[in-house]
Amino acid sequence: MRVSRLMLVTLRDDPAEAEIVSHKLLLRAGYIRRIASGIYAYLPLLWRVLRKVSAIVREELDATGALETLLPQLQPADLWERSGRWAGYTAGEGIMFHLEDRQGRELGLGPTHEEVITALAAELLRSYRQLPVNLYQIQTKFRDEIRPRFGLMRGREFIMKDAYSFHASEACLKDTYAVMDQAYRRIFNRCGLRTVAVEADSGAIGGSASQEFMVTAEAGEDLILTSPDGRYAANQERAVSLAPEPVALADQPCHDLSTPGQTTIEQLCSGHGFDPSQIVKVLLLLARFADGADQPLIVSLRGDQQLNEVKLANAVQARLGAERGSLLELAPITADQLERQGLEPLPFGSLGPDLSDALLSGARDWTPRFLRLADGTAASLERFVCGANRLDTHRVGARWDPSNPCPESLDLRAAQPGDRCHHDPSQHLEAARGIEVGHIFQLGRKYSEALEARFTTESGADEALWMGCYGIGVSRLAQAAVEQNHDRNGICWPVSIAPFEVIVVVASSQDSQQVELAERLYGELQQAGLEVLLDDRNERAGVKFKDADLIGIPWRVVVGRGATDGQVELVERAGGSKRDLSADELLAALLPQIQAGRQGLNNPAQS
RNA sequence: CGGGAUGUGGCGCAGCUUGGUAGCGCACUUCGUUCGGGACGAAGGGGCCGCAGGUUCGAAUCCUGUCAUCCCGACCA
Repeated sequence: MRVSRLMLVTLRDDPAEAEIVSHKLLLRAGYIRRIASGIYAYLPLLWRVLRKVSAIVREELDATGALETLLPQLQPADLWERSGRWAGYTAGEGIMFHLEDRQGRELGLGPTHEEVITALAAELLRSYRQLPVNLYQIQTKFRDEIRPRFGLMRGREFIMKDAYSFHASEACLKDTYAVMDQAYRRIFNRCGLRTVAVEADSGAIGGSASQEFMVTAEAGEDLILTSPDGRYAANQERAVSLAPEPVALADQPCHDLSTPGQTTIEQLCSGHGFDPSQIVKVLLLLARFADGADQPLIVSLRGDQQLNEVKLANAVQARLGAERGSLLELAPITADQLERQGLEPLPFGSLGPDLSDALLSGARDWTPRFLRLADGTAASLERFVCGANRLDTHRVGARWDPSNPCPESLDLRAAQPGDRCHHDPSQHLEAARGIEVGHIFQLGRKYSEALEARFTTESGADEALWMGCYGIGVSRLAQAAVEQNHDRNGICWPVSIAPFEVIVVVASSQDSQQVELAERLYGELQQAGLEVLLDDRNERAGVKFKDADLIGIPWRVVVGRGATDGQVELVERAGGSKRDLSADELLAALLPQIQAGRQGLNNPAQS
């Protein structure tokens, strides 16, 4: 391809719309243009990158025996109602774009494809003899994100590879899950990404085990916690750890303490010399469910600990989801809401875990009983300080006893960097930021049961299929690669996903010898099967060098002064090493490098 | 959805306080000189100043509304 024909438009200044380096570079180098918030045009250069990433994904998945398919993006609402996800995905903070057709039937624009694929499996998979199967597709997904961000990192329309496997047994599912784990590691490695695999929350997709693949980068949206020995790594949403030991509270009879205006843990501690770990704080939240009745919650946490809302949402869903439908939202209860329910104001700032259910009687739309949960750190305190449920009053020396029973205890706290690890308390968790580029799940039978995807076993029984699902954010991966592979001059694509492998730059388009030699080399390299750009523009050499660096072509051949003697310069983009060599030796020098790069063989190993 | 900021040629910005009919750099076109790290000179083309109302003799500028974009948050009482 000739640069003069490439519609290459590069920018000298950083566009105002971009915040992080990969987003700026993709815009400046002419890879993407924003059409609307979270909606981008993939320009020809980026499309080549995306096709390369897709090709690697295809090769690795095909090698595992997975089958490529293509499923509809327009999906009928009733399919989602059968799985119980329509309300959760469309109401509240739901992320599914949805619309009505001319008959008034509701449709959603696919944010993911469990429903469609499971319905298909229900029709097509009748016998254990057909199992296991693993189907995948690479296509555009639509998600009405709360806040689209950072270019392709979090778009409302993006390219995803999603795969779904079906099994006759859980053991078989685990086998495929392990195979996909390995395939994913190869895919990311071949794409030149340094990734770390972490334990993850399975979120709205559901299911049991799940693992995320994180590209480590400062701009990452996720916090990941790892142990120094590398044996533990988890997304903070999911991470578990040992909390610090609490400071013991002196043995004393339970008594009230006047705490005027002291509504925060900090004020309480500085006012009376308590340690935050001696306090039980009480959070009042409201869980909105699909069935319309809102459920008030009382969550007790040790004062020095933070709530992990994902863990709480999972716990609430597990306890009430069966009868109440999907959990739509979890938010703190406000004084306004109490008033609208016709309830008396509560003494916020002095709440205790034994806050009476009687306070909810007469609520208009709320379940008139609290769901009470406690984090293990609060539940295990012998004596503690807590609110007395009267304004400006706390209780000191409170205990869990029949008059103040300890709620159901579970892990609800957010693990923090510096916490001790479960597997080895001498290890302390370290924090890093990550961009989630892949996620694999063992779904179990959640969807197959909801959508009645059943098969006949060897013994003739009728059972629901076991399922797994596996995603890769293809367009996000491309940007993550830039985030990890760039320098001050621009992008440094790994050869395996670069839009072109080599660029031939004519230093002076006025010099007919240079032009002639460059044209010859352009032809030869193409003949040898390389993906070559020829910068034939009538620009000064400096402009061409700057652009070549910016768009990040891994190898550059400069045809310049030495052309008279048949000499050219070969430059590696990453690292910038240069060597002069004869034009006749060029192909022999370049070909092995690029062939190795294509396979990702030069890429460093990953954890 | 809450908070903050910004909308002026393709891109980056100034002008707005103190109203008088739009400017700079880059990019683009032509010509000349240059030609190995974003050249120089000359001459050009391109703007409903986000949109809609209002105030005024007169609005990019003041007022009201609205739309869009970006950032932070969605959280401990």
